[in-house]
Amino acid sequence: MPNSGAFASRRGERGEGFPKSARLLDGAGFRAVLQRGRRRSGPCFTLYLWIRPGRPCRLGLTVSRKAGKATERNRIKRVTREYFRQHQIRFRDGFDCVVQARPAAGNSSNGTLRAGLDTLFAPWLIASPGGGTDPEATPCDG
RNA sequence: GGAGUGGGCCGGGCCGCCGCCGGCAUCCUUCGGGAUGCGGGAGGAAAGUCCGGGCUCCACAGGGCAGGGCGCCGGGUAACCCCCGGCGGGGGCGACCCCAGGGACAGUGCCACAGAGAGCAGACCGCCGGCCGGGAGCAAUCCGCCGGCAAGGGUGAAAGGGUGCGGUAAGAGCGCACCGCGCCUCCCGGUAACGGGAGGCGGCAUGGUAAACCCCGCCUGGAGCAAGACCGAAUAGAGGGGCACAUGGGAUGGCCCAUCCCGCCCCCGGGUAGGUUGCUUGAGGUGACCGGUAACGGUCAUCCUAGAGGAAUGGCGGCCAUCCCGGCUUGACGACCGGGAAACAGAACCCGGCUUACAGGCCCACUCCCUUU
RNA sequence: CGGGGCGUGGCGCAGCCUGGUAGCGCACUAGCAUGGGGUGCUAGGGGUCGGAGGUUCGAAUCCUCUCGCCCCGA
Repeated sequence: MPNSGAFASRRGERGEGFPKSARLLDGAGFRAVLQRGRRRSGPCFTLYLWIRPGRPCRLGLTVSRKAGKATERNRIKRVTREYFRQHQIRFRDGFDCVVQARPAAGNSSNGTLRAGLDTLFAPWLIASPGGGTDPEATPCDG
């Protein structure tokens, strides 16, 4: 069952929303991902990802105080959420993931943060059809 | 025009697309929720958590001790280590600024080094007098010895009032005058702190340190919304009831004996994960008037202004405004074109303060200096 | 939300309570011993005591404010 199909029934055909069902909301969910998921690291983030076929993708965020003060931490979380929201339609299969910010994220620009997320999520992303950058692309449930 | 002092205020604006979190209305629903529309969504410090309260729970007859805090006077306030207005002291030409600012005749401790002497002080250099006698010398005088002195030098952060006159061998509050100081009495101004004045007493006794111990006066129960209240899985354990009842199963053992362990359903309390609540209308904001020097208070009118909870308030783009740089243009400013910059910082129960951080900008009052009239 | 601790030469620490001299180890520099190095011995340099105010004659030390770091508890 294609992931985008599950979303289309809930969020309409665009698939760009970010409701609570797309987030990890309790300690059990976080613990499961951190223990069972695969881990990839970049300079700004560490990504834990646990593939759960047929279920909607969910995101959890961990930004410790080492990443910066409250304003910095909020910025990191916003950039990450926005990235997830805009790219979830291109995700290969259902999964839960936890994005953990590293101290270097604190003094990185928004563009650097997005680039770091690109590298980490690359294995689970379907290339945009036609190589274009159109966010209105065809749903990927071929 | 320049330099400066005090106080107050702002913390970019508008639009489009895609998102997030509450509220209200309507509709749909598989009762988990969803759709549409309307409207709302960070700060002056939301920060640090340094004080003070509200609120909640726990403890508590009253009082005291210990510990901690505060400390000129008057006022403001729910309260304060806050604020306002005074007083005293210190700094600045000035506008103004700074001060934990009770008590050192209740007691104890400390004051390094230097210095003769550092606490009911003291003779190093000095100054003065004397000398039966001793040494040098014709002598003056010097050395020495005995005694007087706190004026001068010198030490120090600090050496037991200052100036002048008298006095004396030399000196000294030793005496006197003036100034200063302490205590007492009285008068005037002030609610008071305190200020001003008059008189008397004391020749001066009373160095500093209490952000050293301490004394005096006043204040002070503990925790914190993860407070507290309600609902409540799964799993384990305990209790009660019912069913199953032995001839059952498992472990130790070569086997018997022996020993040990094991069921299903329902109910109850405690209570974890999780959920609901506390949760935003409040010592509230704004405006006018009145009282007050002011902090602030009163009356009336008006407004509702974030409530998240693995934690929302965002992303992208455009235009305008501000500032800077370059080009171009002009007598100069401006206009135009291109590029860049825009801080500190994110609500977590809520208020009143304090403190700290901060790009750029605005307003008011006042002071000093220069120039012109 | 509440509590505790630490900032002193390049590094790790003492000194603070009870105020007057900032000391120890390693490291560094020079000399000697060795053919050279390790090592040993001798001598030497180097510290706004995190920052700003205050109390005091005098502050690393006492007081207030502040900055940074670390660790607990709910």
